[in-house]
Amino acid sequence: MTGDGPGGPSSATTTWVGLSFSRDSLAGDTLGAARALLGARLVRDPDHETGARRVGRIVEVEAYAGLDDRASHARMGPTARNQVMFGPPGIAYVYLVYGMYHCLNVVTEAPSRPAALLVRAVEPVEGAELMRVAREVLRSRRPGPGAPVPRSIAHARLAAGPGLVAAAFGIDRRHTGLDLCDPRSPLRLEARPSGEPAPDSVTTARIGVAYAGEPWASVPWRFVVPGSPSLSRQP
DNA sequence: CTAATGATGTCCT
DNA sequence: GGACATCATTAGA
Repeated sequence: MTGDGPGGPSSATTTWVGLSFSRDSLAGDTLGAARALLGARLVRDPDHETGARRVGRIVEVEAYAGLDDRASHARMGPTARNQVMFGPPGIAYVYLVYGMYHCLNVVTEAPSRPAALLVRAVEPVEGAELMRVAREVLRSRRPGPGAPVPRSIAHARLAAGPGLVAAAFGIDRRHTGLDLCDPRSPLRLEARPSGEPAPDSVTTARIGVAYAGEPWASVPWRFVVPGSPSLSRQP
């Protein structure tokens, strides 16, 4: 609670401008929203009073848009799992994949069309030590026959993949439904700092969706910041 | 370096 | 029961 200056925070109007991420940039076309999301920040507040804030710069996303997208979880219509994809933009959709990893999505477009952006990689900006701790915990759950020296994870690789983003930021399905555009959410998006130029973007086919068949397996709906050391794979 | 494979829980058929 | 928007490790060139 305490820790504020001697003046005390009782005076109202605390103008803490948290550079909230505009919901409007997510409300329209998902491919446009993908470019807008590159360079934005993913922010996780400390769980307790102690502990660091975790911040990452988004450098890789994938679009899943429409009922006809055979790679999208929404392809079967609304279900208990994908429900929020059929809701308003800016909401978090987190699912469990392969039984052990979570994936964070940002819902896009109007509720009339199910769509979302999968956050596939971020560059650590703040709180890298906490990310590292979270990663090591996950790693220690794996059976290691003779893991002699668990080499430490390179800084840029702490959240270089969708499952790793969730692990590094402590994200799981309980975060589904959270408003990522609300500056008061403990997990949220923030706009790219003013003065930082918008990053370039390059598109490729999405990863891990061969099962969807053509054209869905090949549409260039993966967006990456070229040259980032934190990409899940090079373009 | 690339390729193959197991771990693991939930969702949907 | 099959498949899965993944990752770390092992085996092989």
